[in-house]
Amino acid sequence: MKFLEEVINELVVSFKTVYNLEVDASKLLLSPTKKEFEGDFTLVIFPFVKDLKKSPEQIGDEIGKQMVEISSQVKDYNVIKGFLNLSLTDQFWKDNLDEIVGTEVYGDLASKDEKVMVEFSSPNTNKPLHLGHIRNILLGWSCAKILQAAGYEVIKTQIINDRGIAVCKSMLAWSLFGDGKTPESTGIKGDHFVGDYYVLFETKFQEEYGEWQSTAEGQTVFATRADLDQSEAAFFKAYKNDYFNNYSALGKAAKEMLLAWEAGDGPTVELWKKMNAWVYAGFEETYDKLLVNFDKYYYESDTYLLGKDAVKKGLDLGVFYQKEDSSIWIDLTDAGMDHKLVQRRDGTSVYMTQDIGTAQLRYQDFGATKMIYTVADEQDYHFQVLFEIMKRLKEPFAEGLFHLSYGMVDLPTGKMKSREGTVVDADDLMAEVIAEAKAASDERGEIAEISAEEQQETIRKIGIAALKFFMIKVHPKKRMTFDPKESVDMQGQTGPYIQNAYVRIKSILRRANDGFGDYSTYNELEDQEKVLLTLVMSYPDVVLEAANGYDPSTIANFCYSLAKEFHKFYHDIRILGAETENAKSFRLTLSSVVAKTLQHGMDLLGIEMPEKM
RNA sequence: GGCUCCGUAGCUCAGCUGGAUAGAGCAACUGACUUCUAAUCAGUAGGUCUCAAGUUCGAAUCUUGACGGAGUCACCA
Repeated sequence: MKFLEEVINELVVSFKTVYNLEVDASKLLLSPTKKEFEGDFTLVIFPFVKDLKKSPEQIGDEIGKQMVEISSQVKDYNVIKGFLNLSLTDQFWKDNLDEIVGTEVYGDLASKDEKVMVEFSSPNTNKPLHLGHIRNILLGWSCAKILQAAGYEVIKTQIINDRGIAVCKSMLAWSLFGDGKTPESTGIKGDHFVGDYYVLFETKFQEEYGEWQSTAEGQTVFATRADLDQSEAAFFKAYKNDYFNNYSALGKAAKEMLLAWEAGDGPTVELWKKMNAWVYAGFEETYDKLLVNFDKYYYESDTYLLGKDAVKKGLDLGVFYQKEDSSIWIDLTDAGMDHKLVQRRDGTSVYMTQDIGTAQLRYQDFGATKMIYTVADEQDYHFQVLFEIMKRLKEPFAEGLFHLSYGMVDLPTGKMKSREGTVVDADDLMAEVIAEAKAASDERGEIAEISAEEQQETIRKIGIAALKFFMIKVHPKKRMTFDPKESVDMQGQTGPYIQNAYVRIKSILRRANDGFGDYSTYNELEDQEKVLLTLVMSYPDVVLEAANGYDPSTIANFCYSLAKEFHKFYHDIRILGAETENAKSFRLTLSSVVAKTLQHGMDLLGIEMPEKM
């Protein structure tokens, strides 16, 4: 960490002076000394044994002695086996605390003058947001915040899948069975309203399909198409798509609607716009509750034809090749992947082509040299291929592409399936978790001296924090199980636990309006003070690590450690009742810095801090 | 079958740029609220870090191979 730069430089000098050995500063890793041992920071000596041909104990002793002599920050040392433990002076700690206090926004790193685009959420317009989206949104949002703190200029975006046969299904169902109802007239949130018609379409279609199966036509199809040993039920289950495409009246109507939409038919486009507006209003409401927003929206209705130019460019570059049937492909076998189609023989785009075109469009729009795609891990291969194609097309942003891939959220019963009605709705979940917070709060009695409104607001913050922290504390790549029946915890390794540490500090600071004085003569710092300060000092490194690894869980785990350490500190050491005014000032300052760091870290996770709880 | 990801305490997870005796939370048990508010703290118990081999002074961490789980390998998105 940067606070140790000086010490590390002195170590370099010491190795040079004592052994005439050139050591690279980056090789000298100082880690906080384990609690069982004396000292503040530890250098592992073993790596130097080979070069110096001396025992680790001897090297440790000689370097330690030299450090005490030349460094104004090292006051003592001890060597245990191959570990050199350095004890630093009180001044070192106080200087660093001063520096942190003097930093404008502690945790924000130097500006990088580089743009990065982060895509997340990216829903379909025919279904409300669910549990899976919540993980996606929290990860993407947090990643954007972290990159911003790390100095990038961030553009948050999503691409909305607002076209295709699925969208036409809900449009058709509403036209046929909607009776002119609207979200306003029914009081149903827009995205749920439209989603209901998507479900209704499926229901009506199933009815139609069921009836058809016993008709002469259905039976003939079964008799001629089914495998010998296939039961009627199994056959019809597998045949559903074919039925939709070849026999269904509803299917025919939906496909006609899609054609009409693609042709720009007036009434169809009007209906599409009207229903989309309902959905978007619903989405915005959910985003607001989750406290997230976007800088730029892309719509598939605008981008689904993109990528044609890229295909041409690829052909010219010799990156793509054309088959005799005139379909266009890329050969990625030398990169360990397969051949991949980029344009159908009828000249239309596929998903891959669309993504190529969209990436190029985004680069034109914003000039971002990094693009982060927050998409579930089932699409790992797709993005591997996409990024390889971009490299071969020599796109200027190709090296900055990253797939923020995350594991699915499972229920105890397995995968969420909309058809089986096991989807956990985002709005319901948030309401539930806030109710949990309310129950927990009621159990512990009223929060003193705040209005009912503030109380409600606090409970909201606590509930949402519990949910968000729960989802974001585990590494993105890990698949997670979510049991909606088990209430989200409010105690232990949770969001509210961290909020509580913050609230405790705030409460002390409110009482101590006089206490922010001088601590320059405070000496003999407590170990717990040093441990706490060391954690705070490591925070900028944690932000950097999270940004480099696109991993918000790093921040979450740091916040938990810091809160835990503070809770312990709070319990063991008097702050307002400190032995001296200097000690009190030091502890108040330290606490305020902990609060600022917690707030900054939790903000990177999209979690708000209450002032009281 | 090929490729990718995951496998650490009963459960949920940290730790993984190799370093000292592998850490938390939940659940169980015990103790601490007239205190800077206990959504807290302290303690007990719980581990062949899936297995095997290799590299190394040193491996949960790196390499290889097995085993188990998930995903993917569409002219779907």
